[in-house]
Amino acid sequence: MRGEATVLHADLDAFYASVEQRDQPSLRGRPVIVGGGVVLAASYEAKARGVRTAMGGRQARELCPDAVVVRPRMDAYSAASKDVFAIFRDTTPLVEGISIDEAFLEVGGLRRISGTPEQIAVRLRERVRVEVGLPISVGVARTKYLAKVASAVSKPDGLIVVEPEREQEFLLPLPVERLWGVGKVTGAKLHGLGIHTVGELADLEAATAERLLGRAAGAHLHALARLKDPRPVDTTKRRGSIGSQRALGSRPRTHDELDVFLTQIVDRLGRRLREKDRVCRTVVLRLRYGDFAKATRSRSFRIPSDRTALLLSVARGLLAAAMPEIEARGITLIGVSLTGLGRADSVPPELDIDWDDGARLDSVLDTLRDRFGAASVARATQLGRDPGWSTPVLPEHE
DNA sequence: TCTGGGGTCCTAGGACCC
DNA sequence: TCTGGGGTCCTAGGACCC
Repeated sequence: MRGEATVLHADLDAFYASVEQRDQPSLRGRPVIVGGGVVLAASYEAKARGVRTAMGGRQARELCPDAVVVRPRMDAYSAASKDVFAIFRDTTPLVEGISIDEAFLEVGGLRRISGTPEQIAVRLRERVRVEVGLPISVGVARTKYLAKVASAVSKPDGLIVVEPEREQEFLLPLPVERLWGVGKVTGAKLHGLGIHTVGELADLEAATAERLLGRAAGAHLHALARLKDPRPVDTTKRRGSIGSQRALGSRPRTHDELDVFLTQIVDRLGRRLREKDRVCRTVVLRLRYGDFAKATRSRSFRIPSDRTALLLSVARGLLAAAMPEIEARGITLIGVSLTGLGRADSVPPELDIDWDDGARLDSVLDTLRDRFGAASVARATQLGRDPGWSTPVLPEHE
């Protein structure tokens, strides 16, 4: 049951800012902020002055007037990420990527070839520093979650190994905010009950935690606090959704303006989908109104697709339906997420309809009826309760 | 604090089916 | 006429993470 500490959590430090300092030596040792309107990343020199990720740019500059503010270079970050992940995979085949700058690595079973987990972690950090030029922190523990907490506690540029017999001693005194999944809202709820440390959460009954925080979140967080985390390193995870969005400022926007943004966003997403050989089942329109309240509008189809024309047509239908609300409340952000992603080769080729320019859904449906029969098409598309489907499949102005 | 852009997972109600 | 229980899918919203 106890097992050994063989899970590594490797997490690049202040990733975007570190890449900037690496590529521009004059920035080294100085406070660096990546992103203007909002802080995307802050170097440790900036963090020391109170600058935090997601903070408004103005506030950040007030806290740290001598900070160098640089525009994000996403290409450079994703290239650096690829280099680091290549070292991860060279370390062990069992890598689970979490985001652009962090991953879990299972290194049990490598003892004979590569040494103890601690030795492997030391070498991994050294390689990332020398070969990619970036600082990276690593936590080593028996479970993923503990390894993640350990790497966070070790930052910056640190290494912590939590041996199984020291787990409680390590975890229980930490603030509940260290739990992966405790943010502002959950933290405030727990504080309201006088719970400030992981140990105090662990002392609750599981049922109490579930009542307070919801069934899934309560059970999950309570289990983590009691050091239960059975999830193995999972190398098979794939993205479940992709999205793109655009902040708009506060001035009023016409339907035509919004349509241009929507077209650009969906075009980009369709391209990404096809590059990755994926298809999607649901189009989600994301809106943020003038008062910054958020809303989503979505529509699903039975047959997954990667066709920009179809995705755009659906997105346009959603936007049209939302226009009255947008006109009444103003709009400050528009975005689209494509969810329910699957593999493109999971769609039978005979269902992969080629949508001609100017085709209307009616005519495409006629084609489908010819091929599959009216009854099955009516069933598949649930036309009877879906009058919204009469929108054009392709934009007129293309 | 006048607020980015990319994601994950969960909840909850209603439609629909058996 | 009164009304079940279980399951899936769709839609909308929300918390959280990097």
